[in-house]
Amino acid sequence: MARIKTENNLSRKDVIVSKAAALFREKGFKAASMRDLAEAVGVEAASLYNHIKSKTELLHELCFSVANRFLHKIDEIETENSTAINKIEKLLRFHISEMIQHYEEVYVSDREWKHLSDPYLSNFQNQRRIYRKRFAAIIEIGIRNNEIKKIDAPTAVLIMLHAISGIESWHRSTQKITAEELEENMISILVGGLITR
Amino acid sequence: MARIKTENNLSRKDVIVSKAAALFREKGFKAASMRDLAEAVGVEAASLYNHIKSKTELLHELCFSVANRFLHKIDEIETENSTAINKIEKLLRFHISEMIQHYEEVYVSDREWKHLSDPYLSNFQNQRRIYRKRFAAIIEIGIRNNEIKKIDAPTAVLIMLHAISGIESWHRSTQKITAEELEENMISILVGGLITR
DNA sequence: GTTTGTCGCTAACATTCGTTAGTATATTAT
DNA sequence: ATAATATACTAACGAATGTTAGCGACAAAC
Repeated sequence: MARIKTENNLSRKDVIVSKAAALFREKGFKAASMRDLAEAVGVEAASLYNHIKSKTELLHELCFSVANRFLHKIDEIETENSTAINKIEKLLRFHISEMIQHYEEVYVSDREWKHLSDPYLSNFQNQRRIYRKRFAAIIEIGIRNNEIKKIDAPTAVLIMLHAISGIESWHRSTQKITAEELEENMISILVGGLITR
Repeated sequence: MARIKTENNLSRKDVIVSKAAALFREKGFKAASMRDLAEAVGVEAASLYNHIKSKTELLHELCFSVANRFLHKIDEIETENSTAINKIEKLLRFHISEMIQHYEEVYVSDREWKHLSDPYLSNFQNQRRIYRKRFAAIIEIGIRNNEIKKIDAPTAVLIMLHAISGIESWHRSTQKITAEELEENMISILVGGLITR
């Protein structure tokens, strides 16, 4: 009888959620089966249900724990007293480091939320929409202050967020630059553009 | 008996492939069933197999037709006699307009290629890797010519390509700016950055 | 008008899926 | 040591999946 090994003070459920993140990232939520997950955990499929309610619950937990981290961060940044560019840079750096450190969860939250079911689905979509509006609002302040050039703020948000999700490719690549170099390069390009001046 | 309606000179298979693109985009490849597809086409599931070999074949066709369009374009651009920035801008504009006009296919090719099976899978991954290297090579020329600032070229490629895939959100949004405005905004931000000068 | 091939139908198949029931074993508390 | 709880197991379920076989209806070619 192969018990689930727990380290530190992680619960067995935590272990399952974490393995699920890796599996959902690799295969996609729909393609990853509970039997796959069980094998990764080292247990029979049915045994998982002593710790979780359903496959979808795993997705809930992943999506909302990620979403909450970003919401808290933007809360914090909004109240700061600094320039818009400064705030944006901070937000971007947070996104980048989250994507580097919690790759699997962030990636799954970003790409697999479609498979949530109501009421979680609408909830998640709402949070996402609101987050982007708040991000855009910061950009619009920057435009009014003449820190940022006159662009469509929602488009800028969309570019930034998706650009960062490209860190996926960095993770999978064999010849990686360091995480620090990656972060500096991304900020440099996203904030300053490609062109030499 | 409900025959598949064809317009212009599209084959019935073309109709199926096109509906499949829309469905795979909406639900994801794995979550979209052949019965779903049949309903969208207006026919019973089994009837689809008079026109196609398998569900996976649909994904092949979508992924490789998109990939080929991009490969042809970069062939064309590489031979041109112009600045690196100019070439990059042209490539980006092509990506943007492809994403706007052939949204469903491009999106599916971008997100669902994981579900290809060998030998198609390795083939696709190879093409993708080579394409990105060629894109990066153009950027590196720009850096050597001092048109482009000293950045990590593969990182720049990753940012550009993923940023463009964000057009997905534009498509789904209710209050859209025009396609032209979107294109100009994206080029302005990606090439020139956010900051006012 | 008859023939031929295209196309859609119903029925069914083998698998795989998420999940539950019931039972046995390991750990923890008394 | 005993009782109680947590956790894993085997077996099986109903539903959904991609796909095939076989038959009938239509369209096109003669």
